[in-house]
Amino acid sequence: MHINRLFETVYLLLDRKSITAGELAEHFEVSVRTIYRDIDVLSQAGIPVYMSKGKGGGIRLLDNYVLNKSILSDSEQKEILAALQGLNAVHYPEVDNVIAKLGLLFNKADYNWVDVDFSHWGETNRQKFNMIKTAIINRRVLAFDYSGSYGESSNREIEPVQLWFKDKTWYLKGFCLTRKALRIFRLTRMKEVRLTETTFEKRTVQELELSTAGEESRKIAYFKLHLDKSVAYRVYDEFDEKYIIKNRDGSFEVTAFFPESDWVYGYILSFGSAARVIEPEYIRNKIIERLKETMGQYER
DNA sequence: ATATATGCGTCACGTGGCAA
DNA sequence: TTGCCACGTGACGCATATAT
Repeated sequence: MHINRLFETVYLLLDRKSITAGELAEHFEVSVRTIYRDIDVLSQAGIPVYMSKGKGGGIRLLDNYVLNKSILSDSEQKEILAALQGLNAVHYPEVDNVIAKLGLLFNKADYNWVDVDFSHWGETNRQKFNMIKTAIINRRVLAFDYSGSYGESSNREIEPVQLWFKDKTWYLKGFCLTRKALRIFRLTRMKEVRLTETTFEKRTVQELELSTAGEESRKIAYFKLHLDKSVAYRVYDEFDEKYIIKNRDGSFEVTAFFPESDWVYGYILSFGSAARVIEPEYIRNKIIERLKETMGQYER
């Protein structure tokens, strides 16, 4: 699987807003079947891609994604970035290339979101960012001083796992060697970052999950969804088995807990018509609002 | 060296939307 | 109603990469 093809697909979708699987197949010189498999991967990655049938149909992103290109600093752009970061999964430095392309695309709307983030930082922070990136890719232990929320400073050594962009801030997920647990660090609070010579083996997901079990201080919200059986393949991958109820007709009722953020709406919408929010009311309303906005694009 | 997994292509059949 | 277009997806086989 060429990861680059996935990113370029997103890029094309942003640029073209609708494109048939056949066209994509031709563009990448792969078969149509392969394109469908790619789209599957993208939608599983949380990118709200959907397809319409019939003449004039094709593959497209949820309209908000395209529209908000022209709106400054909108969460949709962050969602794309976050989704790409998630897909990036550390192994693919080539992603830089595509992020650059996306930056260019948004730049047409006079807003270069990738660069805006960096320009606020200045040279030292840019170096910090690059150093962390290198550490993740090359599996090198990072050492730095970290100031906690109460101003106390501590010396940390961590195995960096993933850079995270959320709520306008960069975070670093890493396995803290002193605390023996997965921790999340704000980049702005990391000082004196340096690469050590020590390398490490990537830890398994289970190991990382276990280390954080039972400690979660962030504000946690929940939602309950009714999911059609057509998305059964995602249900057990993406939700905790404890909170999945299978109905007699093959559909599901799932409850999920997540740290409060806008990300969740895009996520729910990625299920398309296969999902219905049962509760809470405010998420339900927000989804309805978003869908109405989308529909508005087809009326004049 | 052999077994297994992955990525991909081809085929076949199915679905829904739409217009003649 | 019918047929076309385009998506949906499982089955199968091949080539290459990775593990044993």
